[in-house]
Amino acid sequence: MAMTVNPAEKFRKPARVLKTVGHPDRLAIVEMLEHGERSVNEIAEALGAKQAITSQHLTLMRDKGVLYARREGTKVFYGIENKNVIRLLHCIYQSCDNTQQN
Amino acid sequence: MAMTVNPAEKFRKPARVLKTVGHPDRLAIVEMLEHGERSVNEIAEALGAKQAITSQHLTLMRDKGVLYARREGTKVFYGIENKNVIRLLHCIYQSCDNTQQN
DNA sequence: CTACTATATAGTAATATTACTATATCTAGT
DNA sequence: ACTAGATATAGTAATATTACTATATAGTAG
Repeated sequence: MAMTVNPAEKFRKPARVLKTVGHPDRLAIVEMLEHGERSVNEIAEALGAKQAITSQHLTLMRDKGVLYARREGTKVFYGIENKNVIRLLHCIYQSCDNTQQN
Repeated sequence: MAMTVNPAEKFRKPARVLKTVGHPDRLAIVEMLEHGERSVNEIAEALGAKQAITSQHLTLMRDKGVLYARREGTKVFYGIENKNVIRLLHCIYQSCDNTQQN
């Protein structure tokens, strides 16, 4: 197997995941889904955001492998596909609690 | 003290940190500095990147509170200010190792 | 002051992200 | 087929990010 990997290659995927959740709404969504699935409308309402934007965020995170989607009748429920982002979430909270910069 | 906090407010700072390190070069820099300071030139060389871009990344991360800078003569050494991003780094590595999506 | 090394910044073009409106698609029920 | 509810997508304008070149600034040595 070809092990000739560009050094930068190593950081591409991790960076993409970080960037994906590096948005206030998307971070809020991840936290919201930490303990279970929610429908698009539920998420949008909890977020206080418009349906279209919410759907865009969800689609993006699904494309990046952070979330999964499951259709149930007319509703679509989203959940966390990459469970490790939850650990990430807690890391970043500590990371921020311990600092005073904004 | 005013505890009337916009729900979205909670996610602004964490999201900003994630976004800040959500770039391959910047992630590489964080890893590089995990075990000690480096000068701008050292970092640029190790990265295989141009000096100007490297400096821009470093300045950005310093502004966001991720790194600190320390001048020593003509050189400037950068180090990790927010030690928690190291934990973040390891979280995200596991996060990626355990998934197959790109 | 001059020259040199190291770093930072200005200016800029290409591209990406964001937030929005309007509209399309999908599903279930009548 | 028609309607309504739920979700997705197209199109778009404003803004942000990225990567680049050229130049400026800071520090040191002579």
